[in-house]
Amino acid sequence: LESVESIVSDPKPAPNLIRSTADFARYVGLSRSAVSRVLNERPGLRPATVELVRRAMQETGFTPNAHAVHLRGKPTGMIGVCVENFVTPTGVTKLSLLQQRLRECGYVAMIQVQRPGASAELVRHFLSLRVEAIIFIGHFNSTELADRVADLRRHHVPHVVIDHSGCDTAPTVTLDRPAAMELVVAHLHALGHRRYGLIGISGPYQTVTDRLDGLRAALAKRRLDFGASVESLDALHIRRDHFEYGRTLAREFARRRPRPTAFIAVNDETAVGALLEFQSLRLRIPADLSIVGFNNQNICQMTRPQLTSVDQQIERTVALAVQVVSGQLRRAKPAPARVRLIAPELVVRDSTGPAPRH
Amino acid sequence: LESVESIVSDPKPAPNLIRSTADFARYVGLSRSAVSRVLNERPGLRPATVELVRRAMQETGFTPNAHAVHLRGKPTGMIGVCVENFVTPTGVTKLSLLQQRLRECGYVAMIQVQRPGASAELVRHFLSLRVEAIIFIGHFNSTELADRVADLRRHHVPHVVIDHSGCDTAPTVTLDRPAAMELVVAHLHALGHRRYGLIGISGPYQTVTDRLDGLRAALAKRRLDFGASVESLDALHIRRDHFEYGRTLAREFARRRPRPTAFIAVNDETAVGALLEFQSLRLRIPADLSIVGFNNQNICQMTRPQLTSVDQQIERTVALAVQVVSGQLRRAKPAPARVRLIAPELVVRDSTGPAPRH
DNA sequence: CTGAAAGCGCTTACAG
DNA sequence: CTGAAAGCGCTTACAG
Repeated sequence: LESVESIVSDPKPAPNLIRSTADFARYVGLSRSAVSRVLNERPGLRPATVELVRRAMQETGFTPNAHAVHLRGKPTGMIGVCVENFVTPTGVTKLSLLQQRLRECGYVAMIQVQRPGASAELVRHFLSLRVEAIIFIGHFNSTELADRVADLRRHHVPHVVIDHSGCDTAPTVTLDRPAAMELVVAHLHALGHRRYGLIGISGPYQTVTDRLDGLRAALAKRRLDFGASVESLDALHIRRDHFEYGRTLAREFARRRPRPTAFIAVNDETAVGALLEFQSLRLRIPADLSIVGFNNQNICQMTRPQLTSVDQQIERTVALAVQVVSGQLRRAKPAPARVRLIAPELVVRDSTGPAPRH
Repeated sequence: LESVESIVSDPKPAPNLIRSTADFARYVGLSRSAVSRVLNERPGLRPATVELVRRAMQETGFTPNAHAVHLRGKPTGMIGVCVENFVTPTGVTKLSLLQQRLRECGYVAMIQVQRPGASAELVRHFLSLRVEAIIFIGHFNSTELADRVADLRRHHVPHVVIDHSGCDTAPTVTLDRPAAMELVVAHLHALGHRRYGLIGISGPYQTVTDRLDGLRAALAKRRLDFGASVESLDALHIRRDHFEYGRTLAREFARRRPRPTAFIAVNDETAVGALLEFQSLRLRIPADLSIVGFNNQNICQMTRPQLTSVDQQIERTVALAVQVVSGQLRRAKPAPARVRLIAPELVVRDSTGPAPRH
């Protein structure tokens, strides 16, 4: 009897050796067709059969090969997320929210952090995996990003850019940075400040350009000359540590005569660095000078006084970006290269106060 | 002539309609075999042919369908990274480094942030994509993680856990938290501190258990009784905002008589919150009390005094985890369920000083 | 329900 | 170099 058993063809495989629906079908004693119909929830099977297969799936942990399924034509449900300059609190919050929102829409976000300049390679990888859309998030070189957007447009792959990088050929969702500067200037101007120092708002980034444009407009609106009322001491555009950079600039600003009475920082880390350095130089905040941060991160509450800062409205940004992409997916046509602006909010705390008398 | 052209079968397709090597081969005027050989760098083709194909790849942006390639048998080169409790500065640093190191080894890290309890679903997704290994990073429920590890062991999929979560069936790389507590106690004890307050070191987490064990051992070594020398006021184990939680606990501790002279915090955010709250209650640091943080993040330098903190040695942790996984991949056998400990480092700054005289 | 067949896009070994 | 064939793991439509 034993030898008869051993020559039976196609024996029931061990649960851990199940590699395909064929193996699995043999394991449960059904045909591949029957198994496939359970997997894909097709009608016309007895409930008992469905139950049998379901239980065997549990037992064996068998998962149908996604590559075969997708090759057959099923959409991958994957959305590539292409990230640069990732390791910032706001960046992380955006990514986390993005993945959550996409999951709610039934998509799997495949996050890939790329090193600068490697976007072509990464997009090719995503395309070879036949992702259904690609989302760019972070700060990219604008011509490089434009090239990638052209690639995707050519292949009819939906895409959206979160955070404006100066690439105007892509559907984009970004904070309205000029509006942010208008909010900041409105607040500081109302407090009597007329001389503004910029802390770290420099460099070849679209976000910087947008802010400077906004600042210029906000000052013009109040009949202030940009050159006469704004001072920026930036020497280095690339900084390893925003916090230390803020301290360095504050040290320099502290020596200037006349010194600006209000400082506008590129982000909260830089603002906190500057604030602490000013304080250790015996300058009082906000009595001697005011400081405004950017991003409204947790650290705004960690200083004394707490930091006034601009909130990016990340939730709304991410929600809109997902809406733009899912719209393209539904309509199966690319979105126009439109920039959708998110209105910022100024969160006023204690680091800003009335300008000191001379 | 025109009508003759139009009835020619298999015309050269438009560049943007190339979906397969068949389309692409027609586009370049070669056979699928020839194209495939260029794609896979097989010998036996004229340099001119290779060049022709390469250029056409550039022109058209054609990417071979990864699903077909993998179905055929090519390893996916993908490593699934399963993340929980993602949005912390150290978590992000680890992820970023991890992706970088894996890329250097020729692997693509697919990061997926999961909501608690959803690991089964996520691991199934990774398995269906036939990832070559799975890395768990963050704080997981230990029985849930043990279930996942069992799944992977059954399927012979290499895996490693970064950060000990109390699952002792997996190869694990984790900070030596007891050693961290020994460092902290050694430092504080040498400064004369004998009464210790715990700030946020509580809750059903393995990391907490490890630290309390280490604390107990470090005190015993110095003939101090845990119950008599340690005070912990934690009411809430789940906190939305570590910073605010630190402030709350500091407010309570400030009222205690006798009050501990040294405080050990669960992380830097909590420590900074406590430090600022103590200061706003007119307690001097380190003259009246000392505080030690955990993680050695940037914010340790943002307070005055700067915060003494334990450094996790993230680079070494990640490098070792990658080494463990790539070893399994090379040897094609699972690693033993061994816990590899990374030695922490105490970074002494100004928030710790001699214990006050009574 | 089963079983045989076709086909998704690729690679490879083989004959020419 | 080409061309035909086989096969990876799946789904689906079809005949029984």
